[in-house]
Amino acid sequence: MELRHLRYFAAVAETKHFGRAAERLHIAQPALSQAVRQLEAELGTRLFVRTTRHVELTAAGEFLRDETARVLAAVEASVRGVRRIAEGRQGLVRIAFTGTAAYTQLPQIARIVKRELPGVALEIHADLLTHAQVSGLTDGSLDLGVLRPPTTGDALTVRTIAQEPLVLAVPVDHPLAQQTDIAMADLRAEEFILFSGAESVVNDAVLTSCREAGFTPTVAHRVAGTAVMLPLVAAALGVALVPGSVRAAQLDGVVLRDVSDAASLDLALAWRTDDTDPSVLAVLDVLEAAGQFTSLPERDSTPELDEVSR
Amino acid sequence: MELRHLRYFAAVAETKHFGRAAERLHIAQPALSQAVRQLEAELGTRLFVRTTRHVELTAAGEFLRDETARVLAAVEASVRGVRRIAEGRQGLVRIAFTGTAAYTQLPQIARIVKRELPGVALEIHADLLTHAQVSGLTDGSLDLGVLRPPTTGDALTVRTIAQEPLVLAVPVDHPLAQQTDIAMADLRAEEFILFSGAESVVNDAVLTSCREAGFTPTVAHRVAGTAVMLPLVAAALGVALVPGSVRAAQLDGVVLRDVSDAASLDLALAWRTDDTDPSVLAVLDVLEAAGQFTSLPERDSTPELDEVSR
DNA sequence: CCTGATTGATCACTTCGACATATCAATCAT
DNA sequence: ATGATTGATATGTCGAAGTGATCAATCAGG
Repeated sequence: MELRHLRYFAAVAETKHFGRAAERLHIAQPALSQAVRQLEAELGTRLFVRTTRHVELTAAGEFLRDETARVLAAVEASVRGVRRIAEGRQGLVRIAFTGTAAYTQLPQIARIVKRELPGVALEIHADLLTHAQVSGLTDGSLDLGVLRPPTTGDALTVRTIAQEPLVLAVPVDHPLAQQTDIAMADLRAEEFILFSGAESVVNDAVLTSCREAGFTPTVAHRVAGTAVMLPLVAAALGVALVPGSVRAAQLDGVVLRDVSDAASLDLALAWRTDDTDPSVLAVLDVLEAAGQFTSLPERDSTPELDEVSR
Repeated sequence: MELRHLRYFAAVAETKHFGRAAERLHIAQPALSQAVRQLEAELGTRLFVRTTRHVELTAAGEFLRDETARVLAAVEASVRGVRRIAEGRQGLVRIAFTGTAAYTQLPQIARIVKRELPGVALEIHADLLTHAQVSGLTDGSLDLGVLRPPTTGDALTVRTIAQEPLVLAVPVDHPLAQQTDIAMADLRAEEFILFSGAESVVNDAVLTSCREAGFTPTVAHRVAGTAVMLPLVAAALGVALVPGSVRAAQLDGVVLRDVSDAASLDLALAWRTDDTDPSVLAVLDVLEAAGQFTSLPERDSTPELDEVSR
């Protein structure tokens, strides 16, 4: 038995007329009669009572008509589902964010994906350091990463999506909280709160900025992430240079000030260069279309059909 | 797309090995590769990631694997359902009973059908007179009828399934309630309760019995059915001759007595001779196998009955 | 690094069956 | 009666499903 038999049967069952059913199926009437007879032979029972003037369903035929409608609908739904997945309009994308990017990039990206690809679910891993994201992308446990370049290797494609200057976080009652036109040199005497961990790109930028301003910062504390860092600043245990995106998550007792000659940090989106997951590609497409990748070079959209059939 | 494609795909999805899958499908491996590629082309996406050493499902493939399992299972279930119906093991049979047959024949028949054909539902029409059953059978609103012959025409097949003598129903305080060896002649002076309606086979038998005993019964009342008749007897409004099967439904205040020379009534099963409904045929089969039709193949061995009825 | 084994893809060929055309047989309306 | 309608039947054709042989790649093991 083939779907052909079911489709033909369904047409006859609905029209109760071999000629018209054949017409609708774009085949000749004898072919239809033959196919129905095959189906009846395989099932071992008549499905129609035919007189030359009238076609009627048997009890078995009525049962099969309902079942066939269900089966054919299920097949069509399956095809649609596969197509949806193939076009990337449905699926799961696992995306990670570095600490502060969660405040600014995550809402933007999530909103765009939700609007353009409502069938794509995002599995969000917040507050993952760059090196953790790189290993996650490499071993396949992540699909996208919002991280801080540079990263090594060409297995991953990395595109800058934002630049943010380092800004100064000081307690409200700190003298610098009132000062305008702050420069790095003004921070020479401050005690700094830095990120712990050797591989922090933010730390590197902070230390570089200080060195270029001609001093080495005094370290008061080392903390694991921004979420811990700002409360310490609020407690007046020191000052900190943090990515500008923390402005999106203000904290009482902390004032953020621009620093004229502080370094800037890149925020980039990274993915496996050879990733073929349609929903990942679709997410990249809609993000690009939404102008998230100002500096992103042209990418081909979804794979072509002949590429598949090759 | 055909079921062939889905079956082939399912085999590859399960084995993750084109060679093994082809073997299981009893086809050569190139044919399988070709069919899967057709399916992929129609769906517009890859379903498998093939390396020469390993086969893996894509996201779309995993989705389709589940859908395919459902579809193929549904198809198989449909085939089984059709076969069940075709064998008569599932369906609806509309069966009617004359008044008193409902007491004795209905439980027997219902029990046998329930045991042998649990998938066949009986739609029971109780207390239908013979002529109503004949018209119901003829116009297709009934499938089987338990009725009292004779019936006319050869569109219906009629087979006797029981014989029951007329028995006398008298009030408990009636003199005949104590008497043994009652004969028809003893009823000459009684007032009778008869069935109303000209076409009552029971009435015909009662009147015939009376005539043969040499009297015409005095009619006290005419009622529509046994359910009304016996209460009237209990109320001492008269006596009645009723089919013996009413013994199965005793009523307080009514005594049933044998009458030595009263006529006997046939109870028969009737159905459309050209009925092809499998569940009806199956019910007939199990009833015959259960010995319900003991007296019917003897039609030839009792030719005198035919001559009498002629 | 070879080398043989394994595995899926490709190619050329065959065969079977799905379908078309022509026709027939039965039924119905007039 | 007669023409129209409708499904079944007869016969031929072409496409595609399948086969066998072969190729290309990957991997294990010395």
